[in-house]
Amino acid sequence: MNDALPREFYDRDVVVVARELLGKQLVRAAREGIALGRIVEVEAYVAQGDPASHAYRGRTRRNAAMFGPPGRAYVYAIHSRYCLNAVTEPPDVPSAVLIRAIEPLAGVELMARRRGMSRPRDLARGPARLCEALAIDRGLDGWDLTRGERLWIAEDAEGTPAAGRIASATRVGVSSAADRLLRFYVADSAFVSKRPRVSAAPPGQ
DNA sequence: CTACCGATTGACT
DNA sequence: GTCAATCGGTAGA
Repeated sequence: MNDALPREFYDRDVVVVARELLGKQLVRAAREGIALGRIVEVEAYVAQGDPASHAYRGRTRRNAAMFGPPGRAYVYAIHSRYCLNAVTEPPDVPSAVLIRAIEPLAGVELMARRRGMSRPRDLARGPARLCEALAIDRGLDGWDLTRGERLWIAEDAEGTPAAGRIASATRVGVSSAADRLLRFYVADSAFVSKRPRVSAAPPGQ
């Protein structure tokens, strides 16, 4: 059950992988112990025609992992914090899934210590919070997530959420391609980082 | 080399 | 809701 997902899982269309990553376990094994949580929010960054992607302007030192094989981690820094992606699709097709939030399942005390706070809901709600809680930094950039060591993704006993529980929305913090619905999250999870603006939905929704 | 700017977060009105 | 800290990446002089 805690086996790492195989390379073939990641070697598919990035949107398909993004949706199927919901409900999976993100597992981090470090010297201090194991910490893991259920993925509840992701964003897809596509290889072609996506100006919001770090790979849009071609390969650089930072985004090199996105151009590598599927199933590797792409870890980048922003505002002095780190964010984790899972690389998808074949080499030289630079697509990736940003892991935006997890629901802590085990190693909660360890996560709390790393975060310097303990409210479970806020431990890993957000891409950089999640990395802090799991001690993920650029040292794990390019790490092979299929090895089942240090950092990997595994099936969870609850399985993939039913399609009706999965919502899509615009990606957070991107100014280009802002209209595309490439964020996916478990609609009824309290551990999702951001909700879409309230729309003019009729009462009772 | 300098200048600009985020795939963010936490503090504050 | 608004706002700025903060620093690595990137582009350009």
